[in-house]
Amino acid sequence: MTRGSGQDRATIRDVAALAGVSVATVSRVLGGEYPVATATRTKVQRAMRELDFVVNAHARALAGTNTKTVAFILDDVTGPFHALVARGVEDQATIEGRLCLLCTTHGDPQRELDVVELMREQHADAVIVLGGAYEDTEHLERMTHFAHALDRSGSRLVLCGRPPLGPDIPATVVEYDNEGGAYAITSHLLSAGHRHIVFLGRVDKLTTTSQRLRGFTAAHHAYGLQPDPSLVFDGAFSRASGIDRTIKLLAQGNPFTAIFAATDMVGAGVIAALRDANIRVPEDISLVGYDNIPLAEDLTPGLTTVHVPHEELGRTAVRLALHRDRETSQHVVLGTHIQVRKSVQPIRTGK
Amino acid sequence: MTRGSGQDRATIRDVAALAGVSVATVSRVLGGEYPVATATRTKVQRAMRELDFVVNAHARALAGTNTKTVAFILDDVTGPFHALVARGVEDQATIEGRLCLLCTTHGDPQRELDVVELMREQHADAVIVLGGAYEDTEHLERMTHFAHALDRSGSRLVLCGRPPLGPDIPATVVEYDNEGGAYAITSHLLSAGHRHIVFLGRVDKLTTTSQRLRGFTAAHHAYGLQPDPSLVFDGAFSRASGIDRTIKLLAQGNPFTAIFAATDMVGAGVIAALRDANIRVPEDISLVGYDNIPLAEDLTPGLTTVHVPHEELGRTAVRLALHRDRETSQHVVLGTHIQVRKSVQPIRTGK
DNA sequence: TTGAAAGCGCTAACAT
DNA sequence: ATGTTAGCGCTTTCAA
Repeated sequence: MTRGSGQDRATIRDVAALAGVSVATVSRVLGGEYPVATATRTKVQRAMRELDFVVNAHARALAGTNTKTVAFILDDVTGPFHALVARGVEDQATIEGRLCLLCTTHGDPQRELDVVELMREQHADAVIVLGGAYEDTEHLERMTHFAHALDRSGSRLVLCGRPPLGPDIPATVVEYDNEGGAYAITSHLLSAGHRHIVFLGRVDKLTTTSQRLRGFTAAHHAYGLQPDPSLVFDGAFSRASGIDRTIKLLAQGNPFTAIFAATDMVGAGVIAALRDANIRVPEDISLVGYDNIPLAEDLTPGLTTVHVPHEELGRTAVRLALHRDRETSQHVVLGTHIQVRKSVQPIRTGK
Repeated sequence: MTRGSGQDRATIRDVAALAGVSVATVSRVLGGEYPVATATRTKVQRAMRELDFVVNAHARALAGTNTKTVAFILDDVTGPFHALVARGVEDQATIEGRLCLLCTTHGDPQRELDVVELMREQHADAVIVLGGAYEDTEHLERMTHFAHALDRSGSRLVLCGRPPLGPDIPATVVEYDNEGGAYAITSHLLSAGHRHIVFLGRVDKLTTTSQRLRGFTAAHHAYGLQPDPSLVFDGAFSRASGIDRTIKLLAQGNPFTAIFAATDMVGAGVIAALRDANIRVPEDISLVGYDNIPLAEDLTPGLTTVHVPHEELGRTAVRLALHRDRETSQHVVLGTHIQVRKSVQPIRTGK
């Protein structure tokens, strides 16, 4: 026996031979749609079991039309936000009888494009891209190209958590009310009397931040206020960045009473850095996050944040994409809402 | 134009025609291994670009031998432990030029079996199963069957974070020193003077707990002690379970000074429940966890726990499986070590 | 209800 | 260096 090179897979032909029927018949019992005499079906199934037969998904995909797979592209499985959406995608895909192809970009726009291209080869029934989009014309153009290419080949591009590419682009879009959530939680801070609020975000070309910053700004306007530009900090969406920016913020010395961390992960870093600096939350400084990942509950104090319907985002993405015929809309915006915990305290006069 | 049914994919034949060469030549430039005249290659590549050609991975898999995919089966992407290992798998798979097929079992042993079977259809180069195994004879037998079946068809079963199936079973095994970690951290507690230590685990047929419990017990023995059976609690590996068991534990009234939470997630629940009960960690009760997930650092107090090399576990799994020829061993055990934080305090006499 | 046969898009001999 | 051709394992007309 030549080592490792065992080509032992039973094929449909082996099954047909053993069962004494034609390959077409075997294919029919495999498909299950076409009528086959009960006796024949039994014979075939016994033969399949006997040979430990397993269909070849590739042969099937090649001969048939769809592949029963859904491709999913995200930054990093390790990010709680993405993991939660991934669970929604995976669960719904399972319900729909699909397997999940998973690919990671580590936040690299170029890799995102490469990966979509890679997924095209796989002929997945849908290609779901998760997370904020890069506000870059070329990137957008290339995505648009993919949307058309996928559409032409019977697949579907799904934008999950990012805005549509344009009015006539064949793509499914599942967003959440990102700006609305930011507006709401900023108002929450404002109504508690806070007037000097720090925004710790990622002031780069990412739709996620743009929208959150827009909500932040709009809420200020609603109160007849302007956000203080010296209080808007750039940084990554990570705990480490939260720590780092907080240290810088403290060193800068500008007065503030509350911090809006653009994500809960950033918020976790802020809490850690504040604790190191012996600053109490919420007694000295109020803090809010965004995303409502499970960690928010375990922080001390519990983090007041914006809840995003993660799993529903994922589930909706695959459901919409897979049922383009019977779904009325291919663009939905899911709601967000504040989750109040313990990290915010009203400003007290005379403190 | 018939809606949605556009069959527009350019094939290798279209490219060949446009470039004025044979399909074999196109296939060769696609593969990149075989010598092709530079001029020809250029012509072909231009044609490919012009037609927006993308290879069909299924046709390729059918005609060629390997599929350039790795299958990965885990409980739940949302669990930090699993997510971290998943990142290792995904990263290494990318390095090795493989795509990842992802499937979730939600802790259901039957589904695990079903999913492996499903992955067989995909002809992945490796099928990686993550997490503790169910100590059930039939389950083991069926896994063994899969190991052989995958091996016969040129694929490979990889057990990641679970013990080998047996001496002559063709499977790759990547474990971590589970018992050793439990032994070490229990000793840590013991050496701090704790003599009544609660074990909050999952006393069911899962290798992960068995091993941790074994290390817990062995450490006691090393101190000439016996673990108190009334202090060993059963429960799930979740935050909720940690809360629940802690409440029961407190109600039971048996004295104890420390808690060994079988996972950090359980530990997070313990901390929450203890805080609700106005019991301080570590002043009143010491606590340790297991896994060293990122959350451990964000808990208050920081959780002393056992570090598991998550990502390396994942990376090693795909590396070993993909290079069975050049890898010397197909069974490795990665080390674990204690990560000390703030949740343990020595027993003080006279307190 | 079943069978025969023509591909699906590609790779890999085997020729040239 | 390039072309011809025979499959890979399956689905799906078209006949019977």
